[in-house]
Amino acid sequence: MALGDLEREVMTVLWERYDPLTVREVHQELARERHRDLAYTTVMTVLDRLAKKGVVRQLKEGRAYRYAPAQSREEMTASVMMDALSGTPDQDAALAHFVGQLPPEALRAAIEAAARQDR
Amino acid sequence: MALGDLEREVMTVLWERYDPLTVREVHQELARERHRDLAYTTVMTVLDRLAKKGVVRQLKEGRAYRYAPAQSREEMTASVMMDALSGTPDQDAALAHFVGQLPPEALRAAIEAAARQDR
DNA sequence: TAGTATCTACTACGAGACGTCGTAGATGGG
DNA sequence: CCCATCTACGACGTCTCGTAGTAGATACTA
Repeated sequence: MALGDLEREVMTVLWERYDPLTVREVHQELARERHRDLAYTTVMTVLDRLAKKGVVRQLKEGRAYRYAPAQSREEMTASVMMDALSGTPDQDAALAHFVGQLPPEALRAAIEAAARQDR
Repeated sequence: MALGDLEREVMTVLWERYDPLTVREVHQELARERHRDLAYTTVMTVLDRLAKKGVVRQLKEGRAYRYAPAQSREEMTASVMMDALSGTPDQDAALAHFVGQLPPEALRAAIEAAARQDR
């Protein structure tokens, strides 16, 4: 369920603006802030495909929809990492490799943050 | 640079057999051990594409090639996880999410293994 | 040496994903 | 009743991937 370039860009808009957006709003944001001059329907198609993939949710608002990410960007990133890890037989070794590449500081901070979360 | 299903299966063969293999050997392994009855040239095409992606290396041996993974399975998995992490703006939060989902035991073991590695 | 087997290189084709957009039909506001 | 706005659906080109065939080089063998 990988995302394409445009799909990722649309997700970025949704994540950054945080509030659920209409197609029109996404369309304008892409044009104004990102110099992506797309047809209105192009944005709609992308949003629609993202919804079919379960990556965004459609919130009905009168005649129209608002679109909201199904997960936060951090959650989605963590999921992708998890999937990669799960797909390998020797997960311990893979995790060790990963951890070894990480700046130790970052790792410590993450562990602490995760612990705080649990409480 | 994501791998398709067949590509992944071929990589699995290369990783499991460890030694660099010829097209013929991969072809036979797929047939015998995995019930994948493919044409010889299909296997060759896949190996060739993997080489073009830089995922395997071609070692010339007389008239033919032997194919070897460019990275261990664990390294590749770690790379994919790293790429996912790098692609997000708030990496600390993403890492915290990831770490939080992990069995604490697995994490401790990985940290230890990574530390051992460094020496 | 001529024929057969074996390799690689190149081409091809269908399916599915994705970027891109148009048309049609419903619906709400003036 | 008409215009603006939405969604639904279809379409088309490109790229990737699974799958495989043919051609040309090379090596082995009778």
